Amino acid sequence: MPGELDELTQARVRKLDALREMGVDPFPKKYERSHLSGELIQHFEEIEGTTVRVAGRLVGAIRDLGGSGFAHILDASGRIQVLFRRNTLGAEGFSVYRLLDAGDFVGVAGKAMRTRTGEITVEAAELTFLSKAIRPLPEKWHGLTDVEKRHRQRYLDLIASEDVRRVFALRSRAVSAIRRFLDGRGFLEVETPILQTLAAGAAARPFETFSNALDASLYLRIAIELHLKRAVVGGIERVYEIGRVFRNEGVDRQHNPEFTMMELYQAYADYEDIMELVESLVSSVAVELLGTTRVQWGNDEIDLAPPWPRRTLRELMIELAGVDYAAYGDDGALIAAARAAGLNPEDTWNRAKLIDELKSSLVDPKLVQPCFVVDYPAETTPLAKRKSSESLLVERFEAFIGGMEIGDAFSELNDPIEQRRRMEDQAALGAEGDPGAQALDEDFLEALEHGMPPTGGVGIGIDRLVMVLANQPNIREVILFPLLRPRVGG
RNA sequence: GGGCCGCUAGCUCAAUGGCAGAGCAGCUGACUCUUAAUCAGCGGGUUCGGGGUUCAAGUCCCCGGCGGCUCACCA
Repeated sequence: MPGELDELTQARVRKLDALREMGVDPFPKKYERSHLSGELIQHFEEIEGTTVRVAGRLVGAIRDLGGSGFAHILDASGRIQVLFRRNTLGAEGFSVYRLLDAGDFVGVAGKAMRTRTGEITVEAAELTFLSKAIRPLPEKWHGLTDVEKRHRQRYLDLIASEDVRRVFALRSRAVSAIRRFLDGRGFLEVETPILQTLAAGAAARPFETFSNALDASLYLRIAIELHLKRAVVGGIERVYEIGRVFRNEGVDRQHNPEFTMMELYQAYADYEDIMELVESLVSSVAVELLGTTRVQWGNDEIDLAPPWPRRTLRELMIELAGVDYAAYGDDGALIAAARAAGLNPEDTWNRAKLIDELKSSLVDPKLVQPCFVVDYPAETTPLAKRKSSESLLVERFEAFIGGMEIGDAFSELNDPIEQRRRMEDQAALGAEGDPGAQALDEDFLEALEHGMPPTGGVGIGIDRLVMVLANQPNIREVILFPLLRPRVGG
């Protein structure tokens, strides 16, 4: 609230002034601490009775008892109780204590002890004021429950909720573990352009922007794929990137317009090798972070231990959707079958769209345990290699966990002639108005024409993987600052 | 985009169409082992915005905003 300060803020600003009048700098530059609260608690037996220095934000209530008071401070490792006593602190220090509010940062030096109830506590012999919060913190025992506020002001959510702090720590450690896993297998991490003159490599609507210097329209990338394959053409045989991709599409529990993708490409490998890599990656990350491959997902327990079952798309469609798409030669018959299966297909939907719709509404949600869905019709996947020269199927798999697509992978198409033909087919569909058609990337085709080794590749949705590891069914709970509608009026 | 629900004090929530309230937080005072501290007292409101009905609207009606859930769309 710029301008007018509400009553609570005014009260805190008055305390700020009072500190300055006492000659206390309310915003000093640094504080040397000896322990994090977690270290102190973990090694308390050795530390007990010695003087320690801790620092953090005052959270929860300050239990003021007149000549003494208890409070908790929160630091990066957790909470610890501090005790302020007039006798120990002295009159001057105690008058600083009297100006504390929940939310302020303090440094406390004093003896590590246990209270009568056994709680590990630092009894302050010295109190250093470190920073003033002039706005109040979220209410202390309901915590922060307004979902919008939790997302818009995630810092409050982090202060108020240990669970939320744990989720984002888990996410960070998951990304590190993935990097270690891939580095250990000889992969090189690279960075490729996010601003592109053409958004290719997937079927999605891009965000558009503009370069003043180049006087050209640019797009934010919708996939990393085609640049990483250029790197493979250049001889980087094992390459990956972990980065943001942007899709100008719907927002729901499983979709945020910007999300984090890990894509990797491995020369001389096919999609079978990539399956082994993915199940090994995911299960070993789970073991490293959680100590187990078994994770809770809502009411289900998921076991990430390899091997994951390989099921063909066609058999799953027959089993779970009741539709054998291979039995319907023309699109009209398939539309009728989709309608019979309970969908509302439009007449304009082509075969790829129909299969995708059937799969995503009738098959995907049922794939709770890890599963590789393999062998897709070629028309759904323009960048994948055919199973054999005359096959209608391509070597592609999608990895599913918790009913969500976690990864998408192929034996990469490296025949430049066929790749051009398949991209031209897509371009034709695009010209007919199919918004799901992929763009023809002439520059990429030129790279392929210089020769790419046989290569397997995969893209893994990091956000969704973290959702599974953290048992969070909403993608916004694993993104620190998810995209929200802009606030009106500031 | 559709449906349902919600928006009241800093926070969490009340209020048959009839004086807008409680707990916590805040302020004043008491209290040197509390942890939802306790006890006594005090202040705090554009009831999301706009319009309408009514003697009277937080409450009913209309329009709008934002959010949640859900369906649809979308890799």
